[in-house]
Amino acid sequence: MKDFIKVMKALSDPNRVKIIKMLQHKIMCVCEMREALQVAQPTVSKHLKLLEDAGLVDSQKDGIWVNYHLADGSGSPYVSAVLGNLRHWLEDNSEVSDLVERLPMIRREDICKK
Amino acid sequence: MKDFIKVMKALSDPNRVKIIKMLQHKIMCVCEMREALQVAQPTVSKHLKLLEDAGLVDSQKDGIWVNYHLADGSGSPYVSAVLGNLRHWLEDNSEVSDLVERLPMIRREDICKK
DNA sequence: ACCATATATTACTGTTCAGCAATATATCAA
DNA sequence: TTGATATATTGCTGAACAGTAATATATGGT
Repeated sequence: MKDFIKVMKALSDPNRVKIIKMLQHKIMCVCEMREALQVAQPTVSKHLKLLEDAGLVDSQKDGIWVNYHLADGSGSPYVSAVLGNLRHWLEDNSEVSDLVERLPMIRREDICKK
Repeated sequence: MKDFIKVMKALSDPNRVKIIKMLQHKIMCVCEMREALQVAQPTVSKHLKLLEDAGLVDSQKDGIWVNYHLADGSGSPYVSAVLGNLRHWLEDNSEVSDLVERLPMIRREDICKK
């Protein structure tokens, strides 16, 4: 029950759902998501912690950066089902599609290292 | 997006999930759920309002009682998918199975009308 | 070693929410 | 109409949570 609730809670916030939808298109670091979502960096880190605790995303350190990607969901039926559904869900949502369209412009080489 | 968040939020509480699981077995009134969940009546009513707003349950007045049942989900892909999955999800959860086993003993004729 | 940068953590604030008691509304029976 | 019962609504309290600024940690370059 707790695992299920954790997944539902993780998906109960628009910015976290947007993170999932962005990660469907590319692996991203925190500062790229910060730029995409236009929120403070700690806010992004907190969301990512929650998503990772729920098993929805995984992270991988790469030097200075931490690359986040969608989890494979093999550990949880809830995660795999929901991530599967979210492949098509919200594709026609304007907030999401606007975000996804801007994704190619958001590259860590341009945003960070200023 | 809003509709999706609403459904996820509705499923982010253990008592609301339990209500869904109970309604898979029988149509229930508020006082039956109150007895099953062991919480105050206004608490149940609030949960049900949330679930109904999310499109997960429907209600039907029957004299003094209000009968709640699972929605058919035809209005929302999120609702239909989640209600479908919840048919098998959490079946082996002890909190849920204990509750479901007690369901036949919880009849409005015995509980209410005192 | 020192500095710059990316991320995580902490401490705080305002908002949301689960719970309850009290009250209001609605229905049925006498 | 009066009373009893079922449900909904309101007002409250404490906990959880999204957001931020400030700080801590970690890594790479000079």
